[in-house]
Amino acid sequence: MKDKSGKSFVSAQQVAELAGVSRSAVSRTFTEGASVSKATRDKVMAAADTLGYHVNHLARGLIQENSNIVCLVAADMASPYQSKFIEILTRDLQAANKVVMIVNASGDSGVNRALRQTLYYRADASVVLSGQPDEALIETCVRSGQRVIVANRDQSVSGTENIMISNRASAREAFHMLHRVGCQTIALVASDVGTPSLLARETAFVEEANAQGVDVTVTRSGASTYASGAEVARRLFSGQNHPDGAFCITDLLACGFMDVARNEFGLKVPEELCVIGFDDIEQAGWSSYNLTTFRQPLDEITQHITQLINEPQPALETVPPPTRFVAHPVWRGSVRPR
Amino acid sequence: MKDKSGKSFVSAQQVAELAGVSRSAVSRTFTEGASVSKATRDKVMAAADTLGYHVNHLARGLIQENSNIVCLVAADMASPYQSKFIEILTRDLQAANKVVMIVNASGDSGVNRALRQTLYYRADASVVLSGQPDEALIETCVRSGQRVIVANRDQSVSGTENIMISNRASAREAFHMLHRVGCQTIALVASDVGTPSLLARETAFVEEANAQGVDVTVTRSGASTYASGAEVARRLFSGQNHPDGAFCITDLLACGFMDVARNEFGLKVPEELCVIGFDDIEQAGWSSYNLTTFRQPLDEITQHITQLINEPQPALETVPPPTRFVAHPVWRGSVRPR
DNA sequence: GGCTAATTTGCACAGGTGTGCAAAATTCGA
DNA sequence: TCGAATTTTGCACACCTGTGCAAATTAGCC
Repeated sequence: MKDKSGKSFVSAQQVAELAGVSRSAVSRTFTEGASVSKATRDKVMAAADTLGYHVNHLARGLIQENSNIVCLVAADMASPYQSKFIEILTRDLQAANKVVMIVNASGDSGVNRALRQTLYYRADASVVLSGQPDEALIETCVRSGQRVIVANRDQSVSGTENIMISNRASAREAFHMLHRVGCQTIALVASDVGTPSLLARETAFVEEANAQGVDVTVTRSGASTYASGAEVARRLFSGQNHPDGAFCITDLLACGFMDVARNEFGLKVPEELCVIGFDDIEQAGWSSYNLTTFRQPLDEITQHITQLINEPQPALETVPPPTRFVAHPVWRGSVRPR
Repeated sequence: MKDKSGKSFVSAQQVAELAGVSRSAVSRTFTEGASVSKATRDKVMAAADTLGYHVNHLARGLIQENSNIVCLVAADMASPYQSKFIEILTRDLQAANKVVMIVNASGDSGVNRALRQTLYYRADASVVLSGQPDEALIETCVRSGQRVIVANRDQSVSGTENIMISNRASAREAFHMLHRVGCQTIALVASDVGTPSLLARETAFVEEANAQGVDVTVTRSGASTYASGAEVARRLFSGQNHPDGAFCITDLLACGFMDVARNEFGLKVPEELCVIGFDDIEQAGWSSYNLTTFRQPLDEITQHITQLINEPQPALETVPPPTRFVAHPVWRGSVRPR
């Protein structure tokens, strides 16, 4: 434990000297598939243990073509949906021997600088979980030779690989679920962040309703948060024609919406009001909400991303078709049975 | 845009050639405080823009003593409390020009290997948010010259810097809050993950109760989750003496506990049952819960951590006293007024 | 043992950067 | 215009690793 010498880390050279071999031997010992005799490997390992040596991945990443770093760009990291996504994805990537750098894209000014870090550290790939970053920013990454994988954006940028969810189809299904059980006045609770995937849910729901000759009032009040859903409910139930069915484009909105409808306006769910959400966050399963919603197959998605990263990047020029996943409905108690 | 040449990044050498200067000039242009004339700086910047050049932080980290990488070790990343913590901390660190590597410490087998990555990439510091990793593992990091900052562990490992919360004092206060409003049968809802900080809340509450001559039944059923709190409630209210006051060592437990008490046993909160939680997660403020709880001053804590990382590391031998933060009560509606 | 084939080892270079040092260029003052 | 003082520049080295290549060692076989 020669910790005294400043605070510097121990290098392969020092291990080589202690073990009485060349530095190459040390390097080969820690390189998979390299040719080392058992005798020297043992000597090296012993010396490395004594000194507490670890391969410096910064230097290794300098040589090899892949750094094993994956950059994760996410906004709203504290929301139940995003945090679950991050949790599973980091676990999968770790299992695949990748290291995850995280970029919090929430701060308005910081996104730009933060996303550039991606490039600075020569990450193998960047996974964008947020709908927020500008197209221009993503293009910067692509142009600099970065591999970019975009989840849930419903809008391809040239040179990226895309993963999408059946926002439109599921939203149409949501309408029919409400329509079928006899809801007369149907509301759509949306948000005014212009994320393409949220917009897709919104427009598809309205289009399908109109196609069936049903009118839908669209209300929004800020971001996709609990408070925003609550505010929308207050506005709707204070007004003239109260809805008896609502599709909230996000579970968080649905929770706020339901709480106000029940606790402030005394409505019974699902008898007087049916509510459908989207995402299937943990709280949707809590017995206070018991929310019928659409589950995003997060496990499949994260595994697909991990697999994508493990494969070599496809040719840059071609725009590969997005991989699509289906969000299936999860029936709980916030929609009355037929 | 000479993207064609394979997918390799552009180096300072290429910029130098295009700008007609030496590579040193390029390096100095991107190094703060280095001596470059305006004329060459402009030439370099122009060339860099044309080629899309970025300093390679891997190589820079190889030279300089600090890599600007901070490693974040967290378990249970999807829980409201942890995800909030991570969200704020990453934002603060980003603002301080650090890059965050995240290690998901939840997978049983992966922790060890994942935590070692910390060393491999020569992170400036590791921040441990989870109570889970072995003391031995943390010691490995310290011994390898890693700087380790531990939050919420209530148990110092030599060579680490510690941040603690007033678990004991707040738990004692929780008892008095229940006792003062006349709760007769008081329950403690705990978990059986042996995190030191959770244990501190538990024991301090029981000790204070006993000191006041009050008996407390301690119940636990797995981890600190919603489901676990629900299960405890089912067990308690199916049994003989029903509690009329409960301290849940975590808000998540409290949510599950309240939901079952109200929705399955028809109890009224706070008239028939007072509940106190801990952490002040977002859901505690939702109107279905309206939970009286203790707020951890996350902003102060993360700012303190960031500041710590910006300062030079204190001498290794001394064990600096932990920094303590106070979790103050947040009065909401789950405890009846006096 | 002797010869060939196979394995292991060390050397030297590459990867992209920061920086001390001395040479070159510029500025300043008279 | 000339010399001194200051700034800028380029060279070369350092950081720590992986790897091709040739030399050296070992194994295999008769």
